[in-house]
Amino acid sequence: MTGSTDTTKARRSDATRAAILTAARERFAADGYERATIRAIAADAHIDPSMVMRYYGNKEKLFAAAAEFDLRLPDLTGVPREEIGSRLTAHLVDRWEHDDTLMALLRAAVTNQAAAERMRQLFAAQLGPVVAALVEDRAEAPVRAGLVATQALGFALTRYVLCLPPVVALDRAAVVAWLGPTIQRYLTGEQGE
Amino acid sequence: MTGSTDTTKARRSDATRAAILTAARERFAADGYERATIRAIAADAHIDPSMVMRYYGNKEKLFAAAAEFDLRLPDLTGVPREEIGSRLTAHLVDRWEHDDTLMALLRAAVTNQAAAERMRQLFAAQLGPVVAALVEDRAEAPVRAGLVATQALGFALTRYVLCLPPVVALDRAAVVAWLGPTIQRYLTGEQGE
DNA sequence: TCGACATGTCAACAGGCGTTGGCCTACAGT
DNA sequence: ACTGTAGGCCAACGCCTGTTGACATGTCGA
Repeated sequence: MTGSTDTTKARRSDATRAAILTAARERFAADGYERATIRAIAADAHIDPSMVMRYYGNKEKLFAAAAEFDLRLPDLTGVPREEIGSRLTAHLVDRWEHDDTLMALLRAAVTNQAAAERMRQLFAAQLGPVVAALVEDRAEAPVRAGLVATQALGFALTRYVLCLPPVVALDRAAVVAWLGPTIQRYLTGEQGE
Repeated sequence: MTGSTDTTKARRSDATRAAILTAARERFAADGYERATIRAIAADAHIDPSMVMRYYGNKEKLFAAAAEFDLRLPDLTGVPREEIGSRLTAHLVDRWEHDDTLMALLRAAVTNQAAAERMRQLFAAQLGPVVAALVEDRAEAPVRAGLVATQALGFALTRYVLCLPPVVALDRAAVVAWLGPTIQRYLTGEQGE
């Protein structure tokens, strides 16, 4: 370290670190964990592969840094009860479309244990509490959150990864109109309709 | 070829071919396309890696052979209209639990283009017609089939691949009770509930 | 009995991977 | 102006991969 307590000062290497992280997210998102190579990431960031190692230690740690993610879920407790399904759906779609990170996480989680664990933590730590705040019976919260994950991730999988044509063709409004009620039921409805 | 028109005669190597295919399915299902190595598959089948090449040409063709899959969807046109959601859900869950092939296809499709294309064809060729037979407006069939895929694959992803604890914990009846109505709405319901 | 062909083993190849250590360069503190 | 150090490049390592070709064995028809 240069200073004693100065952790805020920008170092010259910060730009490189950021470039690596951006490139890493793109590659992990596009190729998955094993096919995204350190060499390719370094090339995208216009630096040497050894720099990646210097700044992030190894590939696993690089992924951990690149997969840091905040769903930024809104507080839904004040929203009219019948709207929370569509509101949550719309938010998730937006979040998915404008950030590579979730894609990287999803693609990697399918073949990488650490990434899968990260995904579990993400839903437990971020979606879980939001759902718990909406649900009457607290014991039901994890199941309901899990069901929401089921539909949300399934949509992302079929639209962005598998690219099933009819799912890709849906516009934002149609997505919310179709998926919103499903999410709504998982949050506030009952089994067997 | 040994005979001229004799394609039914069992060759000595058929057992080996089958062993390779079984091992390949298990490895692809457990590890995904790139992490499932020819060497590991050959070891599981108790043969030399070069045999895999001789019988299946290359890894890509081996996967194509291993990922041959029939959803065996039942004819739902005779089923009471309000039951088709749960019937289809139950069938899909059963199919998923008792055959590695779908798992191999899913895990591989996330990082492998050819596998993704196979998955698209599977849904277009097998789920598509079944949905088309149930739907009133034929033009809506692809979208509805896509939505079903969304929920079906999302469930498989979260339960078998990501292993989200609350989703793993659901028993068969709970799965059908929760997902059945969703599938039902995608098949026969309307947008926005 | 003999030879052709199917079945299977072994060793090696070329290339890509994550990762390492040494070397050069340029800037900051004194 | 000098020097320590951070930032960056290069070459190489050991390993694993898909794939290949030469060689051994066994089986069956002529």
